[in-house]
Amino acid sequence: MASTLLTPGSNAERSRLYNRGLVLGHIRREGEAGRAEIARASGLSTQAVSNIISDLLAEGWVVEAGRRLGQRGLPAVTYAIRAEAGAALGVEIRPDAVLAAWIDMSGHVLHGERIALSRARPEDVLPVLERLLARGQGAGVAIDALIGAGVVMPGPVGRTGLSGLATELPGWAEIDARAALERTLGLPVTVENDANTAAMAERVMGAAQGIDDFACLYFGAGLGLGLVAGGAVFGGAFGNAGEIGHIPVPARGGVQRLEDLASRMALARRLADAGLRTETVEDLETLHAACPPAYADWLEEASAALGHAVQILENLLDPETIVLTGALPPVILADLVARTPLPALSVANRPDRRHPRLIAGRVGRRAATLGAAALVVNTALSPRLVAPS
Amino acid sequence: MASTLLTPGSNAERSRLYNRGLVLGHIRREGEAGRAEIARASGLSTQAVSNIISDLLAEGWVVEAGRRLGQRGLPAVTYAIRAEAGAALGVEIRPDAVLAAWIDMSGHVLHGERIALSRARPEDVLPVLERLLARGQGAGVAIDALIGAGVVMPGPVGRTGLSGLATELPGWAEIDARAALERTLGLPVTVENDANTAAMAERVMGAAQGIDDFACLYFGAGLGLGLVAGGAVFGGAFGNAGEIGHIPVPARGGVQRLEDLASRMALARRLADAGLRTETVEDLETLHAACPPAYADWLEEASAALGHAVQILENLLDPETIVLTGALPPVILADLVARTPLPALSVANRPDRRHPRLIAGRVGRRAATLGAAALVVNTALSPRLVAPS
DNA sequence: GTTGAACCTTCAAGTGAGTTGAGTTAATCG
DNA sequence: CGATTAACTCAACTCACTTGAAGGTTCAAC
Repeated sequence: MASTLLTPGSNAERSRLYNRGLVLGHIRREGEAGRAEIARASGLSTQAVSNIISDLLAEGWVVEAGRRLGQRGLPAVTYAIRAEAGAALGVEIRPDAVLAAWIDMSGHVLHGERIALSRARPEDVLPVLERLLARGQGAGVAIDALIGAGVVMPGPVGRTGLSGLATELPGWAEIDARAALERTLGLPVTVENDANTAAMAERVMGAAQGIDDFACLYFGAGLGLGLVAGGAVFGGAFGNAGEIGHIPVPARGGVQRLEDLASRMALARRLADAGLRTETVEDLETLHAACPPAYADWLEEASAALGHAVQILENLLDPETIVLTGALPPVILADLVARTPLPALSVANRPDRRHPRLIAGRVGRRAATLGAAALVVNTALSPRLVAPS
Repeated sequence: MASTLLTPGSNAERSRLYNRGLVLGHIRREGEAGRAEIARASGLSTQAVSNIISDLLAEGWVVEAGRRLGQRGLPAVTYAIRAEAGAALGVEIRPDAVLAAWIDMSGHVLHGERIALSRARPEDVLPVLERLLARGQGAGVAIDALIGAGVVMPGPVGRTGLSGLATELPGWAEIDARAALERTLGLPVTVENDANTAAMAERVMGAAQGIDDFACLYFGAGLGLGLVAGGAVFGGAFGNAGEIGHIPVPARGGVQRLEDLASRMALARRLADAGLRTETVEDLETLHAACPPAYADWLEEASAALGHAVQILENLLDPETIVLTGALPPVILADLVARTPLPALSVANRPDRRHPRLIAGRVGRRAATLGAAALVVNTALSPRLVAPS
């Protein structure tokens, strides 16, 4: 479907774009790199890389970072991504609020905003976005530095822009969300689900830096799965991959949905059953320190369920690592990582691993919003032959 | 890892190669196509496509197929893949035998061979492959028409050629299998596992023709998963994706490995427990017609387990369809497809599907061997920017 | 039946990007 | 200090795609 609509044919111009992405991607991966080194890694001639670098320098995408001494021969001048070369906007649209974050090309957070909503219909949200843009500008984010925006919305979004699919936000299923957002923001927009953007956040500025193939379990309302393959988001055939919350796992002699066991809602329900009221993430954190029996039971049950999920993910996808991230306090994520049993029966159980099989995310609670921005940065600094759809 | 070793940089030569693949891929997908049509689909200029086609014609890769009348204007000359343009060899190395199949570029089977082995160490197998090549030639497959070979081996093969990993075939873990096979066969070799090649067989000449994103459940000794994403095999980070047999599924109040429920061995064991001896696939087929209680029980249990697998695959990967294939009689595959409950709680449960959610494969028992050859054809007729590793 | 619009295809000139090979500069090693 | 090694640059070259004009062929409208 997608391939017939795009124009994947290669010509000089697209080759150039692709090679630019290759150069930028290499520099980002390595932190800094010299021309000759990039040429060797990419298979391009040094001359070609040299030309590209001088363009990137002139356009302000990279800066001289230093010289590589210690070897024989003329010391290589190394280059690094210029953090201020551009900025990306991440927007998360929830039923009750719009969150926004601005980051620079190196993944540093420039600014954050939150505007409460009473309704989240398109006609309510779009004007709010304009206000957000203005606020960002007020906080010092140059509007012409913005190279794009990532938008997180709940519900199956689909890559096709087809309307008619059920969405949890009212009114959005009937319109072409991406086009409307692009018009309002005046920026190229990518729409993704929370788990996928969270994965990108971990890749660009969190625990999965430099990892090209991994899976990300995201604690939002339920439990989502973000898949990164070859350094890019993997969306499946229709862009709806990653609904891991729905899969059946064995529990207490029966079968339950994974997200009925391992999710913030599951925890909150467990605690409520025990008469413990938790409203905010802070409540969950405070209670974790005390660790009443209901909490301990949930940790037990959730980590057992996560163990099943890990076994499934590893055997199906063979990722380099699995990251636990999302709207749970870091202590709890770390606790879950520690408790989750790593199945012996797994292709991931090999001696020569570069990363632990399961790790805790590092971007914190705003993973989805930050990831929406990270998605844009990741795309800008990666080679791609076809335009994003 | 892989990306730093390959040379993904784009230049005129690689652009050409990529665009050739694009043209060939379009023609294969459509059956036949005209120059202008391909130009529109690929975003290339008609002139560029014209040049590529005339090269392909001169080299014998495509032939004139007809003219598209009925529209206004000069009728387009259409071209089709020339089946005899090349041939691919598929080899399956088992502990007790080597199977081989030759196919042409349109996926027609040219010839098949089977040579029994007493041992399957490299020094036993490699000479047998030379004999196979000779036999193929004797049966009319021109040796210089061969464009490559795909090889299926049991056990985690890994894409890296790293030795030291456990293999089910003795002696193969210690050597660089691909290099040894390339030396012996004198052909570019791709090594894959059975489930992935079976998926390719279904894509090139079976039930998944024209489908770019799907999953394939393969009944071999156990149960394997072949993943096709964007028209190519998806191997995961380390090339070992697809070990679905190991995942836990709920069954009879407990947890069991999927392949202890849904696999040929599971069926054979069930029947053996009931005093029914089954040695060959034919036995299984005969017995299916009679359908004794043990058989019915297994069908029940296996399809329930497959239902779980379907739910997991759909929610995790959102494929266009799932194909059931492998070394079970077609009747049984069809029966399993019919019995397997399709979970309502799935992102795949959408109204606008182009394909059924679960379908039976069509390449039959030799799926893995044929798929090894199909892998080569698929690669030759698809655009790719980086060389296969 | 004639005219014209629509469409495919080719020719020839032009452009952009990567490659090649020689030459320059600057560290390190002996 | 000179030889060696390595990064980098200059200029000429090549390759593949694009552009624009021209030539053909079919269908449809008048």
